[in-house]
Amino acid sequence: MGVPLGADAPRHDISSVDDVLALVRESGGRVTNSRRLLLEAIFNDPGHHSAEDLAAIVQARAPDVHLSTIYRNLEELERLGVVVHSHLGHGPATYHLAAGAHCHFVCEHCGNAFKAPDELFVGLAERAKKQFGFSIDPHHFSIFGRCRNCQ
Amino acid sequence: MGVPLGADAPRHDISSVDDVLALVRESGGRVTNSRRLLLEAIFNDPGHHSAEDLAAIVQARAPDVHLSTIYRNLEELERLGVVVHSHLGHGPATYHLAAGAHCHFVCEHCGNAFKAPDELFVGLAERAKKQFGFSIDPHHFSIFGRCRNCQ
DNA sequence: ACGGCAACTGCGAATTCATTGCAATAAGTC
DNA sequence: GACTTATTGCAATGAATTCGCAGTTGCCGT
Repeated sequence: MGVPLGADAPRHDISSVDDVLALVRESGGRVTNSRRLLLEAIFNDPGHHSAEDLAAIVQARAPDVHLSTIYRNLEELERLGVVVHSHLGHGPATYHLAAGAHCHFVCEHCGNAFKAPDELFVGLAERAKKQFGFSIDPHHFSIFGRCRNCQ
Repeated sequence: MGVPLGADAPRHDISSVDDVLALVRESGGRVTNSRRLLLEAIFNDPGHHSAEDLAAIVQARAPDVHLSTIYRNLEELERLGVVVHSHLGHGPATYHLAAGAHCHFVCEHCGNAFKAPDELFVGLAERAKKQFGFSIDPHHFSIFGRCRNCQ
């Protein structure tokens, strides 16, 4: 349903590495090896990855790619609306495809993150909007609490 | 109303610096100058304060109090259930009295934080509990989004 | 193919927020 | 006043991320 994503919606389909590289080029960027490898890592496993995780995956194939390059590429991909990051508690931020964005419950005791369906937030979103003019971004934040096992 | 606080409920009234110092002593702690000054800072302005802000306030009266002492005292006060901290976005954590705990909306554009009444979250809390066995802690996290002025 | 401009990269150093080890100090108890 | 030990100051450490800069490389025009 019309849940707006955090970034502005991309003007093209983004469902493969090459789609994204085309978008990169269109926006004045260049297709580099580290950029392609990073995208392959993200598309191969569309889960949560910290920048450091992604660096490790990329470095398996191109050991010289520096962590700061990963950060800079992630930053640009985020500008393009291809990936988003979210903060799952105290650890590093995690990155994933904007298309697969979802909300999270994070247990403050064991640190586990659980996917939370967007429907849970529509009531909150409507009331926040109506009462405060505030549009929540349900994907960027995570909800702290205690999971079933850690009560 | 019976909104449970993040930490376990204190066994005594906590409505003044001296109440807290009594509690500190009761739990085996000692009443020190830096601890009293920190508490006075928190009670004097029960809003959001970063550890660094609090350090500055305390240091106005006792310049030798070190930032790490502030952190350690805040940690203990949190153990005692007197203060809580919350993460309002990318900056430092903010501390405030547990008694005045509330939820926050944080604008991802201008960075402003807005108080969000607890009632907004009861529906979400109930469904999270029922469907996932997850008890949200509505005070520790903040909700990102866009405020009225930054849409 | 080739040259050139600017985007990109590697690298290390800097930043920010927070924690920790340790020796010196001081609170509370007797 | 002496003693025990919680607390403190300080500097070092740590984690996550950003930045400056010089060297590299993608891509465009020819």
